[in-house]
Amino acid sequence: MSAQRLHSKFDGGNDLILEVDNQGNLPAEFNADNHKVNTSQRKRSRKRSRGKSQDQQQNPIEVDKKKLEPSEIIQTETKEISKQNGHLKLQNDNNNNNNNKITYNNISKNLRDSRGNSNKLKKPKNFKPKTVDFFSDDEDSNLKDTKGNYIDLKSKAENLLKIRKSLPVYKAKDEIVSRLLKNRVTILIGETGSGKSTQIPQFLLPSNNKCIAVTQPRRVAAINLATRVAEEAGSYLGDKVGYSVRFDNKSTHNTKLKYLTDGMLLREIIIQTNLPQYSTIIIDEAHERTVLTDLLMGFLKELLERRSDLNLIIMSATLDAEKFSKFYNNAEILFVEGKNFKVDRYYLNSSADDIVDTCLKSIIQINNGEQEGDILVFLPGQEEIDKSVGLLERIAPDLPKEAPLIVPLPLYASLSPADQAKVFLPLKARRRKVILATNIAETSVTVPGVRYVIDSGLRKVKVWRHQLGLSTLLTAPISKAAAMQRSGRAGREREGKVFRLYTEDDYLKLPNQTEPEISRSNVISPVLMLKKLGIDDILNWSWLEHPGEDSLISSLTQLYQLKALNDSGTITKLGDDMAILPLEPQLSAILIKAHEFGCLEHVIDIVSCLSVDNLILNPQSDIRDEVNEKRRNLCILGSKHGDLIMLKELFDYYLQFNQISDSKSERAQWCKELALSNRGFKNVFKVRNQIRQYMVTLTKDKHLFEKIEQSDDNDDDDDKINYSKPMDIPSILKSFLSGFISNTAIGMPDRSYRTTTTGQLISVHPSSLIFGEKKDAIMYTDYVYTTKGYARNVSVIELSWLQEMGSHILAPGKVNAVAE
DNA sequence: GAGCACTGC
Repeated sequence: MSAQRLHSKFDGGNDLILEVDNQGNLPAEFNADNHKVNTSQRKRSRKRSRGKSQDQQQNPIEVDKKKLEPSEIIQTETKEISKQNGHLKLQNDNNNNNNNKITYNNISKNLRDSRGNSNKLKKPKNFKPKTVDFFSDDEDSNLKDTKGNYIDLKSKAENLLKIRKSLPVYKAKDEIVSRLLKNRVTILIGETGSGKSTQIPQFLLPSNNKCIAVTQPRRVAAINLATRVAEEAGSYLGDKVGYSVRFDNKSTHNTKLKYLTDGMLLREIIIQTNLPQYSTIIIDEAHERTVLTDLLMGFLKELLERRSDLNLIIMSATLDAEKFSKFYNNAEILFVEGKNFKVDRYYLNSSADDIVDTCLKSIIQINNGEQEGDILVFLPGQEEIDKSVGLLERIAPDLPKEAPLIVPLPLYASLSPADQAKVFLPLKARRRKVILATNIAETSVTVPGVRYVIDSGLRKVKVWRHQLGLSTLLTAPISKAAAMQRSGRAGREREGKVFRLYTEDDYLKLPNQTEPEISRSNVISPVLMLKKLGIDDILNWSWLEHPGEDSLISSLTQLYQLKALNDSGTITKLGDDMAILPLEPQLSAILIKAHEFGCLEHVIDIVSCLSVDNLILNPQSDIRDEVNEKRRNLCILGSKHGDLIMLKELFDYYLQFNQISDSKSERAQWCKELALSNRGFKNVFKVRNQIRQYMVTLTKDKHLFEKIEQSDDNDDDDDKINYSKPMDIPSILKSFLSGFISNTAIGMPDRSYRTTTTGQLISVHPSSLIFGEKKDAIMYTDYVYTTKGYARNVSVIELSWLQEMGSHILAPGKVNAVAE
């Protein structure tokens, strides 16, 4: 039998449900039974069958629906689906043979507390909930806005007050406020649903004479919170309550409560170090420990010493309060209960050796045995999700009709917005959504209707190796806190269940908290910012989490090589300018050099493309060659000079569509054919406009560009191609060398490449336009290690440019020595 | 001869 068994590695495990062919597909005949197979599937199926014996060509499985009796499938255990006489059969397995099934231990009886069984924080003494009438406190002119619709806003706010009063945090309003006012720094632990992010800032409004800032790690969160709180407070959005995120500012000097991203507050620190406009700063979601939140906490610790009138509140959802408290000289910790429903937890009896297989079984088991309610599945990445979705789509029509029909939906960031939105659409009766998501569903996207969570216990994590100057993407176990967060997604609307695809022992071995991002990231940007703010002793700065000496020294070295720091480690004029630009230091350095070389307008376009994620998409493998060929044919210059120039050509083509009216659908079609993101290009325009404005400021040259487009959100961009000069490709690429001088490699006689810095072997990634061509030297923007070291986004350079641009780094003669 | 989680200015 040539067909292999369904197993994510397709290596023939023992615990199998369905058989698949060598490609990992279920046989076409499986779907043909439901008239759902399409011609291409049939063709592929025939193609694969060639060369096999008559016996082998027989359908390895046929679904015999008569065998799928309800009595067999409603049990909670997944049935072993075995092959007998070429038929698929679900076996009812009520005995204790655990070899081929998943068994969960319900430990919820012992661990019903949704806060977890360890590290449980005690509530402070004297913590007695109280109810306070909101308007008795706040009934003053604060509620009036400039536009005069006082009554409408007020009645809306009054209606919302009923809901607000049901929030746990509201019941303790007086107690909380008095403590927050008494302390300079307070750590406030509030579970999801406590209402801390919306209510606490409002409680503090009457007692603050200046503005209150509330930071969020994500833009959508800042916007949504501000919108909600503006309604509750009876304010127009952007008046008393507003927000500020990149490309979107709805706040004025009158704003008393401002929600902003933590990146935005860091920008404000660069402009005005002491943040004089704020009297209270609230850092929300501190437990996420993003690089920017961590940096903020360090800055604010120092700022508190200079600003005696400043109050700071650190809000966190999990119980890592001790760390924050110690950092701020044993600041008081307050605890506010959440409003989550109970979530029963189930674990595997033995570890899963194949996560996709175990996951599919669990989905089928829940679908067969549990009441209505959608299923949210956490998987590490796109690969596992796409595989699972594909298999579920094929299996779903043939599952027992007594259970709801499974509707699998993928959810990850690189999906188009339209595809992402599908998870929110309601389904017909007798259907069950199965959302297969990455970490995006842990915090960024909340899907309603979820009652069951399946947690693979895995995530993808990007790790920066400063010794090698490259980053790798690894699949790694999550932390207990993350497991808790994931399971909480099942209890947002009513009681739910979480099925953890690992054992309880495995769970207990997990780290309590997720490792802070800063300890595994390239800290070149943070270090430049510290230097910009005049902090000389980087190693002994008030790091909430010290990134490590090696990592800091590596960053200082990179900045020195970019000429942002001089020999004594002091920031240069160039470094000063680089810190102001909203870009990675390398890209900032490139822009400044491009201005010097007179090719700024073109380089800005390329840099804008580089700073937008998911602009150039990875085509599906079956059309990959076709798409590459199209790109190559379209981008004549890119084929010769490499991928940076390709970006510029693509951008210019995209720009042309904007000059033709009614070309939107054409443009979308063009993007589709070349596997480019239409939405991504719109973001490129926003970034491009912003960078142009920054460059005008930095160069103090108002006429730097003939026309700077005002950023607006409508789709009718009327950008024109009106560059002052034609492209000078050597100048453009030399500008890029000023930022990526360390990312260069020399072509060897045997067609391989070796890096100029360490002499390591490096391969051009096959997605590059210059893949397979022999060149003297290359420059790349990314270096990723997967199956081997790959240079991605590769450009062709000349050896002489290396000497010209890199003489301060590359030792004289070194380049030639490597080349020989 | 190929896989990339999530954010931010």
